[in-house]
Amino acid sequence: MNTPKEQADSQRNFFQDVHEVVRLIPPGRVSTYGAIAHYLGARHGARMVGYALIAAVPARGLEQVPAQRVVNRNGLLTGRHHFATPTAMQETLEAEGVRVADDQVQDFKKVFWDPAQELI
DNA sequence: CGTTTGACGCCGA
DNA sequence: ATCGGCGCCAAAC
Repeated sequence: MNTPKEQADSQRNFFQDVHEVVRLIPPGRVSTYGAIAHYLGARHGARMVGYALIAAVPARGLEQVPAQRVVNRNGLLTGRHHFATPTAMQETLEAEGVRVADDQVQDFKKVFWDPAQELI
């Protein structure tokens, strides 16, 4: 299982895995890169999670993967600039019931959704 | 092939 | 509590 193809597949699987986890995030809830990375095994830096999301969001308004529900550990909308519009992330979150102020999720502790804890 | 950056997180001062 | 630096992995130049 050391074939180059398998390694490449493993990496690709990681991206797909991130998409799946993010897609499982219920509306009105938000998760963090670190939580997802940890859920996947913490083997990948939290950065890779965000990196995977870039590939997940074609930046064309496709909401297949609610990447807006994924924020950093501080509950800050760090990736808002990657959306179709800088406010799309906040707008979407507020539309789902998540209060956002100053690019920061309010009651982040309440809306926080941990896959390793909630998803089991 | 080597260097740099990136949707982050944690540790130390 | 706040600020800075280092680390992880991969892709892009």
